Amino acid sequence: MTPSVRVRFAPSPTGPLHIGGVRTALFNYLFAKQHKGTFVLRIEDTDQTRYVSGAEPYITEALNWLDIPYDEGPEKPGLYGPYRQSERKTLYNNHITQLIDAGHAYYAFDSAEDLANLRALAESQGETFTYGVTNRKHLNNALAKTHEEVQQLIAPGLPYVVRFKTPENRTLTFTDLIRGEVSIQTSVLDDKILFKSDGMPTYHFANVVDDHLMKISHVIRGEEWLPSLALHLLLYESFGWAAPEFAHLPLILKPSGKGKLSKRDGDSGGFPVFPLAWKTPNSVFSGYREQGYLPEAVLNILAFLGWNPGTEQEVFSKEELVRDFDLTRVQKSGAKFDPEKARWFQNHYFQNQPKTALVASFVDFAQTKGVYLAGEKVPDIIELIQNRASFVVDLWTESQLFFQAPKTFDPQGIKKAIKPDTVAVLTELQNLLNSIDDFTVETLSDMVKTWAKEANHGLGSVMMPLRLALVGSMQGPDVFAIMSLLGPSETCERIAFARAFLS
RNA sequence: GGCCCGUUCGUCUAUCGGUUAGGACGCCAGGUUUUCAUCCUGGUAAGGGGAGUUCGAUUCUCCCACGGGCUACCA
Repeated sequence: MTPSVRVRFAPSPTGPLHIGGVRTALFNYLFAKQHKGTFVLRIEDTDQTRYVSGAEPYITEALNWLDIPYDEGPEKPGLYGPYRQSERKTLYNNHITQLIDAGHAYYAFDSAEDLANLRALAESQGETFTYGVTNRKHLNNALAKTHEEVQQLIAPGLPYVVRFKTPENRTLTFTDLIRGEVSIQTSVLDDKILFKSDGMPTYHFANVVDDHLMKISHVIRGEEWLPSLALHLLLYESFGWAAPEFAHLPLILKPSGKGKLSKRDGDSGGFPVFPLAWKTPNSVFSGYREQGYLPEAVLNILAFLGWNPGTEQEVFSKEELVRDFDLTRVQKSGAKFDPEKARWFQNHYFQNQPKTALVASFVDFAQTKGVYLAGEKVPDIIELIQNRASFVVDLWTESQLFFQAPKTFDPQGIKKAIKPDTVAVLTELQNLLNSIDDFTVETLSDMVKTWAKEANHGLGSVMMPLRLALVGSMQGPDVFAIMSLLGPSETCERIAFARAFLS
């Protein structure tokens, strides 16, 4: 029997999750569901100095909005809790003792200042200071002291850290599900700190202990962790544990310029970096949700950042993603985020919403503007402007012409549409409209076109001024549809205003 | 600096030794819409450089260049 698939998403609550993190969560989720496995959320809050309150609720809310539900986590206890590392201290204490007793880790007493000095000294000589196999016996640690000396330092409660004792001269070769074989020499590794002087484990230690204890079968995480995979593997080996499978995801890069997309990029690129808006005392970062993106669209955008099915299908529902996602088809190199393509996905999903959903979200949006709409015309308006919009806010903008008569006229439009005889034409046209009872698109179209032909007016000399009169600019949906929705009196009022304005 | 990973159109990517190197976004042109947008059709545009291996390399190997990551008592 093959062991069941258990994966985890392990963010650190140091601020809002950015879309790279969300993608990691998504890929973990897809992999888990595809294998009928379990998706675990674990909060890695071992760094007390960087802890940001509100970050954990942000993470769960973001996953909730995108419909990436986890099976076990802080708010969904399972068999392997607790799911916050800060609540698992005893576990780490027991395990670090085990490692020290077995000789795989050792106490070290160098202060942060000592280390800074050593680093500065090495740098001044053009070298890099590494706390490791070549010099550890000469530094301030248990390897350079007797058992009694060590006990004397620990007993009074002097601060110390615990470091990993990197094995010498070995070549580690491991297989990454995405990258294939990777190898590294242990001689270039340093003796990483496993336990900090504040009594908390570092990422490396807590991560390995928790992944083992939580029976994680596949570790799917960002590429930034690839360099420390050697350490993690050595840790598993030191404990005598079987290591899980690993897959390191390519990074998401800035759309332009260099480097990975970072939280600090904020809105500088003209697109959100975060799923949900995030407010700090000094600033506010926009989120996909607040910008009006549909969660389904964001999911699709994220899925295609570094993955593709190998077919020409690009639009994928969550169910299709669960079915077709394939870790081995994930790209090896980083992907620049493309805001244009993101908007294209959004437009696609927006256009494919049911009409009733569009109307409902439009009415809700109007309420946020203090406008309460109940008219039976709203569905007709939405119908008319739907394909001109990618976001609810576009619907709002495009619909304004129905709620407010133009007060001014676009100069470009005037230049293009207004001729010396325009006022006279509009007057005739208004007389014609006054005679029409049936204000439907068909009737209006027939009557106006017939009249223009008979009166020998070019259609352009009628339609363009009419559009300008009704809308105020040379944009918008079909003029006859606008008149029909506006109704006879509003239509004529607008024409009258334009005539007065022009003469 | 050291170590690790990567490198196909501007961008995301397909190709698992032999293809007119395909698709999508963007952009350009044409058509529909007497507007703008949508929509439809077409077009533009790519294997970083150099050595090998091979009858044949985008594909395999090596070197270089470039890009990215890591190099904290942060994750």
